Amino acid sequence: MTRYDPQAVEAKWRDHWAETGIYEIDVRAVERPFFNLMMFPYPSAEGLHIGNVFAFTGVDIFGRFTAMQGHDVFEPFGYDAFGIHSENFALKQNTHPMTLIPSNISNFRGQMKQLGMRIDWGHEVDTTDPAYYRWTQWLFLQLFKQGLAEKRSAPVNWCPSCKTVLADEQVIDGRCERCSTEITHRDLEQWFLKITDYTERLLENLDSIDWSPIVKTAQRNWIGRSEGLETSFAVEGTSETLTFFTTRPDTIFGVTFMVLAPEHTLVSQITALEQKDAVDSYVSSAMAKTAIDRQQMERTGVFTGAYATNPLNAERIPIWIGDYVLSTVGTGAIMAVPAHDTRDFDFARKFGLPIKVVVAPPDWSGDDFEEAYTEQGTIVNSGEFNGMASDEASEAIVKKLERDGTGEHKVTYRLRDWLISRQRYWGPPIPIIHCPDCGPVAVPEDQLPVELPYVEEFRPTGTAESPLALVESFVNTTCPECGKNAKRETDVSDTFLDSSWYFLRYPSTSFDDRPFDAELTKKWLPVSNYIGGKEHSVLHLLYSRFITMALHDMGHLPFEEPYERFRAHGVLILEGAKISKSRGNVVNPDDYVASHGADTLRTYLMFSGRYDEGGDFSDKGIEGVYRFLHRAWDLVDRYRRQDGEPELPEEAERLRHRVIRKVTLDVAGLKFNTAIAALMEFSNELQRRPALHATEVRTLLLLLAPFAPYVTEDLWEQIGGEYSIHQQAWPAYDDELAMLLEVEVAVQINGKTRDVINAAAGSDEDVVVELAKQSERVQRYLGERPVVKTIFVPDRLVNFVIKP
RNA sequence: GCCGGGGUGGCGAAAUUGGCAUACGCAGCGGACUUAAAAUCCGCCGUCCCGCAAGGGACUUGUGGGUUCAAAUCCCACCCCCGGCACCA
Repeated sequence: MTRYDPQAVEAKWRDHWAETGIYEIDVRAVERPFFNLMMFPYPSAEGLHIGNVFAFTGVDIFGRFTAMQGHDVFEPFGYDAFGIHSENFALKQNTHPMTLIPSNISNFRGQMKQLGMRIDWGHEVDTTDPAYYRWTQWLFLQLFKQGLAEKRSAPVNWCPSCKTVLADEQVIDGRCERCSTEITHRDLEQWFLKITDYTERLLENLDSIDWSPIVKTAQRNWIGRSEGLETSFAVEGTSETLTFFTTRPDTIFGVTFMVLAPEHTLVSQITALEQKDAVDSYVSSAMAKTAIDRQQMERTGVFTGAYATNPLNAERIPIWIGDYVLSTVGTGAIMAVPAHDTRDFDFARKFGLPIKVVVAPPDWSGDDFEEAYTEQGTIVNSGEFNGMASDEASEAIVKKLERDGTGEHKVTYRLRDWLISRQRYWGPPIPIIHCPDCGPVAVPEDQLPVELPYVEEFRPTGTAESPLALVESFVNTTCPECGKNAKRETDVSDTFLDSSWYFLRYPSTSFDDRPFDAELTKKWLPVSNYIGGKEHSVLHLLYSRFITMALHDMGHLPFEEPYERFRAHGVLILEGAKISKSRGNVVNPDDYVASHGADTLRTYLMFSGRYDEGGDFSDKGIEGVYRFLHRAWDLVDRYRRQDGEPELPEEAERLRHRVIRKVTLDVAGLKFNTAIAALMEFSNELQRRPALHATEVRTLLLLLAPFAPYVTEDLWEQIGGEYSIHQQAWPAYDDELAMLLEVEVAVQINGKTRDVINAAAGSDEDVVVELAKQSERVQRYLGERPVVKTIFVPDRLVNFVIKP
């Protein structure tokens, strides 16, 4: 009798797999390419955490399953190692990122190998490698040349702690995503990528791509399409007009004032002399507030002394300033309809402005409102539009203004351009040279990469300039166009630019003269299967779609959506809290690999809950899975020592087909927990047998192989299987054989189960009813009472309905 | 506030999408093996009631109502948890 020793088994096969290269594929030669992608991680100093292992294991199981089904599965791995996260950690540790990152990477690589991932290590990607970021810079230049990258002054999110600007997506509830410091605003020159040129396509394609609905919904929300009217009111006594957008054109007769954002460009021009001081001081205090302060629901504002005219009813409309109107939304100005908008209602109440009802609620008595009525209704107090329904009136009002040439139907979006410049050290330098005569000029492509110099003092300066600005040898250069002295751009680009194209690089890592080879790209992309966390719904997943579309339009890619299929996995939490280094609640997977083995950890993580839901991690049940693998070992051990081989009875063969079907369908649908449960049941059943048939043992090992790759490889060898189990065909099943011959049928009286009888599968109603009526228990309940109705569900139940 | 996802034994969770609720596993209890323990194996294990027992009965999927022969599943109202969006005009 031998004993299962995970450490010995795993060490043995880890080496053997590496020697025989069974997970490496010839990206050129193979015939049934399947690109199985996992989200590359940021290689932190602490190593992989349990959440990473959970995520990657699911991808790996799916990859192994797909490979056994005959596909040439390419499963690469890489490191998203640039960015604020790495840099902040390096600062904290007082280590230079250039020394920290390589050791983190080798740690991650070692862990992934331990975990038994079928990674093709011949195609690693490291975003901090000049051989990689050279092409990130190339990508930036292509966008620049298309007019999709531009530097402009804009109010930006500023994190006073990280001392850098942040993209909108990196601001969570007015705080920095990384350090939770309250965000302030600054007006700075920044590089933007014009993702808004692609808004409509990013939104439209969502209808046709095979992605988890939850991610599609998040992207739709983020893009935030809204339809309405854009029009303008003339400012009295000037030649200026105030343009605004509204989704409720039907309420335009209810406008009783207008409100401008404090940053609105016309504020100083229209403010009346006597209000100037009040306006100035309001504006400067509003600008000084943090984002969170400005989100206070307390209504503040000040009258400008100016008036506009509502052209529809010639009413005189006072113009106010208030910080509840955001400069970045719409035009930064609104028509205020206090009767039908809660924000305007509060403002009007506070400053004693009139409230005029123009949309009557269904049972309106004509009284003043106690709160804003924001639903649709019947139009009143609106001249020729009275009596119409809201939607009808909206349409009519837009049409009228369009006829007059003073307004138009418009679609606006919440999505704004992607701010990619960072005033930090740890990123790829933006490859631009600023020439006093020629303006911003692209670094010629043959001079890429613009290498990130080693800088001892890489701490952020806080001056709105990157630490690179202090490195004279880096900054000073000559203009590639006119040869005059010029200065390099010193900002680096956002990490999300690095990750927006890494999947394109994987098949082509051997090329140093192009980012991705056309032929290989055609063969391997778009990505066949991408599995990752939902937390990237609106960041990475939206950016990489945009970059793919842009590259497609420039003729570099034959497709415009990067991922054929995307599935979101759940997030593991720990004792109700998100797992994070800052919380110190990191569970180290290495401990479990050491105590139980990678096979047990993998199988346990997949068994203990739904892959798409994640949940609270606890190791409470890990012993059960450990025992299960031991049982599988002992089962094979017993099989090897048994004398001869029994016949395989039909019932056993049918069971085998049922299990294959169950596991096949479950793994294909990423329902790993129920697949493992089915395998446990199967092995429990086999354990009851006096002797085992080779087919049964082989089936169990093959089905278990994606979950527990090491132990199944070893057992496969023990039973004389051809190396490697991971290169064998996935067992086939036959639907006919997978059917049960005999089924249990519930017999109910008035919907309550009173007995369960056995019947041949597929029996007709009269046969089953006859059997059911023979049951003593059933007869006891039926007695003399007549059956009013009989419900028959084939192979499931009979229900006799009787009068109570 | 809006949009998603969820609430099932002591615990992690299943349930072919309206058809035997609690599969699989953990923990617990009892037993076998052992000098003993570990490991392993076998049995029990939703709650309450009747019964010494075999057994029988009632109830049970966050709460309350409804539809149906039949509801964890569908509908209405409400409570709680998680995620996303949010002064978005």
